[in-house]
Amino acid sequence: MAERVTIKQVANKLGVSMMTVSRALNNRPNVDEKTKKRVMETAREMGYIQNHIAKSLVQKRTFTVGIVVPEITHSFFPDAIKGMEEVINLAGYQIIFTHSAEDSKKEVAAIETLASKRVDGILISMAESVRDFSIYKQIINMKLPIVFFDRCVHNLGASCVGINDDESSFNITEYLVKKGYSKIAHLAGPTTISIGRERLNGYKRALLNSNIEVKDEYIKIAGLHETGGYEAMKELLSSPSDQLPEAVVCVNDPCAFGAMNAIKEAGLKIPEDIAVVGFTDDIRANLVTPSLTTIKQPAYEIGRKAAEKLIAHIENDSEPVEDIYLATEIVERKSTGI
Amino acid sequence: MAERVTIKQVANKLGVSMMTVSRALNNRPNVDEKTKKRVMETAREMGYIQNHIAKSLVQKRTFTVGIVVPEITHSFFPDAIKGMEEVINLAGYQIIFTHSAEDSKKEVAAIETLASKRVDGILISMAESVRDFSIYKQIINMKLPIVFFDRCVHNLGASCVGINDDESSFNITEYLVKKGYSKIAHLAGPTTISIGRERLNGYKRALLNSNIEVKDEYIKIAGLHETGGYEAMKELLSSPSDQLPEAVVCVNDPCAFGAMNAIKEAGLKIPEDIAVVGFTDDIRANLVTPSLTTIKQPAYEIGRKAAEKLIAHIENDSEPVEDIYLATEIVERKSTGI
DNA sequence: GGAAAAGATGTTAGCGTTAACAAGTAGACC
DNA sequence: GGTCTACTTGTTAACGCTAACATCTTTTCC
Repeated sequence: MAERVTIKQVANKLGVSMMTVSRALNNRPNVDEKTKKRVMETAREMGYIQNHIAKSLVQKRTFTVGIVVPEITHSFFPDAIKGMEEVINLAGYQIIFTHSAEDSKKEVAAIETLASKRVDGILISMAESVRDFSIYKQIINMKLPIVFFDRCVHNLGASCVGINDDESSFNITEYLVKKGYSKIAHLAGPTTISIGRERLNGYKRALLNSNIEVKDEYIKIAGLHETGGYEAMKELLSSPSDQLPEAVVCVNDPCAFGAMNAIKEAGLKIPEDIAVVGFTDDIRANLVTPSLTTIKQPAYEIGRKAAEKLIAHIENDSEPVEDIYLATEIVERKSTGI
Repeated sequence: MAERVTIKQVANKLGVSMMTVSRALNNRPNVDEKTKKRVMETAREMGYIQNHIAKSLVQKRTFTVGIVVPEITHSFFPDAIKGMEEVINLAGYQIIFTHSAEDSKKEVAAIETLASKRVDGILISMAESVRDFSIYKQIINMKLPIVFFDRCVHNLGASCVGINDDESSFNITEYLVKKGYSKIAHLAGPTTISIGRERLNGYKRALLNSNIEVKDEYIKIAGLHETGGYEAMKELLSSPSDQLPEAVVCVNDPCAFGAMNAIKEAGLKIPEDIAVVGFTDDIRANLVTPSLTTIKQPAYEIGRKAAEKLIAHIENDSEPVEDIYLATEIVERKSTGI
């Protein structure tokens, strides 16, 4: 990297002190207007660019926040990041982006690097494989604010922004019940992450609420991806034909796409033989055949809200820790036979 | 932010100098193994986390690279970013992520912030609206390496990684010609960015190459989004029926989706009345009806390659500036009537 | 056994900036 | 004219770390 112009050089050229230059460039009060103008001009002419690193060192603020996502290509995350970026940028901060690839080790490494880069706060959606929350506790103990989004950990002293998974899952299951289905299966997510547990719970509550027995044979752990959904559905389809489910609640849309493929491969029709619902409203949900009834998750708004909460925590020590749930809605399409 | 443990504190606790601690923590030679161990342990016990900001200040290296993308939700970019992240992370660097939202002012601001945060290099895919390259020149002049990806600017002294837009566009147009189409229209991108100009050029070359006249009425500027494609296609469809095109080459897949909607709305059939091809191989291309024949752009590989080139530039002053083109392929689907 | 080499540790200074205090300058007012 | 106030500018030190050099200790080898 070539030599960069420093405040000192600008000050020397103008025959003033570094402090005067610093004050002028940062638009502080108590600097003569004429001096300010002269400094600004000279700095521009000389190609001066502020050294944020040095500034961060003395101010102990970097105006940078870290983001940790488990999977960037899953459409929820780009949307959420877009929302975050807008809020964070407007507040005058930058984003250090890290990716855990659903790997808890990589997640820990990412968080440690963010801490060493002295970010002012961190937005995390935890990796599937995380079992140990001690890194979160450690970070929170250092008073480095964390806001979880989408995938939450409670009772750790960090805010979380997401949807009410339990309730949303309850709603879409109930929607199926009201449509007249009673043999309803669930392709569940990993029970290690909150969305897996809570969506399963909502599904169970909805059945019990309508006096439908919850059968273990109807619940298969499928994971969050298409292949998992495909495999789990194939397993369900191997049941004796009088015990086949009439409808399936999938933990998310990719899982539902996999399940739909398995159903079609078995020569069954959606929704005539088996109805399917997803969760996310993936960009593809409207395009698959038949189009998928699902829960619309407001990714962009979750991103915005999480970022707003984080900035609030950063700028105000007494900002209360809280869980924020955004509303979801059922998007009716053809996989449940409109 | 709470007080953080410093090297000085660790040194005092152990009764050694700061240098010894620094050397031990950075795993430098010429430190006694026992001392190293003691330091490591004490540091961990005390909860020491390296201050990368201070380190960056003295070393004049941040081990951070900036990424500037115009649109995070467009599926090409998440894929590209994923590739970049893997390479960058493995090389021991972090990413500062910025988003220009296709706005040249935001792009300039982002680049300036990245420079002031003293990133070691920048990966840019320029915004549509950029007319003025002086910020790029300024950055390159400071010896801060830039690698453009997907959307290139040539002759500026920066490497670029992308596909050969001209050739790919030539290929898919020729593919239509070989299928027997001769009335072939083009919904073009903005001519201000390289992909717009070069894809248009490839389209023209392919027609000329087969002795088909290039008609201005068959070329409409549609932009890069669905709505632009829709509007431009509607305009084309308003031609007298004997002058309607039989096939349309769209600048990208979203544009093609818009065009397909316009065609369907007009009561025409794809591909029987009008064939459509796109460019990108968006995640939706296989799911729309009919599925879209398109050019597969290796987003992930472009991301990896661009990141590799940037790291090479950062770590080796004499790394040659070059344009790198990755191969594309035509994905045949039903919109051209297999 | 002693000189040279190698290894371990320490000291000083500086990276570019700003906080905190100090000092100088001009205008206001009696 | 002198004192007070308000504004402008300057000085010093520090942020946490490491490069470069200096010093001390141990090992090696004739």
